[in-house]
Amino acid sequence: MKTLQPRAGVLANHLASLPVFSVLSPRDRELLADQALLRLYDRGEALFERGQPADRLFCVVHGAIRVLRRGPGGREKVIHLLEAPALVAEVPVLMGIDYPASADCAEPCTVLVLPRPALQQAFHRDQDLALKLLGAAMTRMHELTASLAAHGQKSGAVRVASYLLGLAHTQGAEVCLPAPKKDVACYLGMQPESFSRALTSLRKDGLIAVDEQRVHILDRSGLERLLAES
Amino acid sequence: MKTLQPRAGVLANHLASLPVFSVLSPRDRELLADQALLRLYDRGEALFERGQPADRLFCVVHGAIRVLRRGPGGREKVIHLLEAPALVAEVPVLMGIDYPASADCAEPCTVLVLPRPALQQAFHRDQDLALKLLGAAMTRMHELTASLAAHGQKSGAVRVASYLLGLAHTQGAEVCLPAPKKDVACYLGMQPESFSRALTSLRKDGLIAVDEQRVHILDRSGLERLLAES
DNA sequence: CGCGCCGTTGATTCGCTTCAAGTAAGGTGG
DNA sequence: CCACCTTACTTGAAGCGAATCAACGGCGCG
Repeated sequence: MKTLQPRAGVLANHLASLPVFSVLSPRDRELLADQALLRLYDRGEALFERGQPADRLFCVVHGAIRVLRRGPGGREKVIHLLEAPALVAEVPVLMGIDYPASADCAEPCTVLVLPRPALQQAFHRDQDLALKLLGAAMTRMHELTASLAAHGQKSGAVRVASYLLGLAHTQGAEVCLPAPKKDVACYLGMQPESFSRALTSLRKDGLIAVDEQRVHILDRSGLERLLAES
Repeated sequence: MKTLQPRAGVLANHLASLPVFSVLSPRDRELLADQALLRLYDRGEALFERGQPADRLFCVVHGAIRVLRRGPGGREKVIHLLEAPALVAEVPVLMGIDYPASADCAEPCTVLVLPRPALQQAFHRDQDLALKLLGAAMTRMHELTASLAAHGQKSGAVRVASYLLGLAHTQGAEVCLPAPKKDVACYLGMQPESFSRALTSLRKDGLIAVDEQRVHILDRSGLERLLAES
């Protein structure tokens, strides 16, 4: 992990690239950016651990983050898989509680770190910011319920299809997985081997084509038909 | 479903029984109660359906509620299992969005229904109420992440043990399931048969005793050992 | 009484995990 | 630059756990 000290304005520009902070005036953004740190993380490095006081908000400018819980026996369950640009841990920071889960980097990451006091000052300057963050938190909550509901569907291939369609909704027919396949697998609640087999199965049915981390959706309605058959 | 018209004061008393509304002054509670409805629901009746505008907050005074999503093919996934006293749908009502899931009664229920405008007036009279509701929403979110993480643990019996310990944390060693077993099973992400077998297995190991809807925790540390072995 | 729902138990099937092996790509040190 | 290691991914084979199908007893209800 390496902390950079870019010249003024660079941080503010990074902030502007996140939808949440676009509500701020350029001047407010600069005030906030003045108290931010810009960090480079290696793959696998931790942003924070579950149980620590949530005194920093992380804004991922580049890379991908795994938010996870560790169970006994080293078992990991990935709760969220986030691709830049994204916010991490806005809920606990907002509420002033401990981080409810751990987070680390699925890839090398560029991250803007905002201390909580700096955020609170920004709230004071612009009331809308808190509401905007709250909205982001609610979106996160929707994803959680959707994810939980998805785990009820049985077939692994179906969950994968559903996930790919979700990505396609944002990215179009040419989807790029936000993290290494093993992490995606864990996020979808299956072993890497099962994920691989699920992709192979979809590929053999002519529904998708796989090229490394890129997945081409060849037959969107075919995937949707899979879901409908539950 | 039947709407009652109790005499003044009864509704306010019901409100007072919910922790969230205990922050209100007695007078504010009465003002809020004046705009509330008291309803009796039969088992299986729906409070609301996913997609409807969230214009009412439900306060469960008696009974138990299933919050669920329906997938294709009539598959149901229970997201939350709530026992009175509890709030239902505070998040979407707060945010002014649609209900993100459906809800119905796992048992006959007594429910206080608060129209959104009435709540907003109450927010205006007492700022703390909104914060208190927000806190409740965050608690809900924690439960969601915990639930999602729990679905990662493999053995069904382990999930059941974990769930029972969670209940015991609130209720003590003599736990009462908040809903019929089939609903608990669905909440834990398994079939009723599997849930039954998991209980039998724990019972045969002398860890619990089961009596209808009541479960006695006989060997708490034994259950915890199960979790630790993951 | 007869019907339907809930819960339990048994037998069977299916899908996933697990174990194992092999390939390929990236990084490190000689 | 190459030998070597590690990690990611894929595929195959075997074992196990959970879903499914089926049957039965108990209970509430019309």
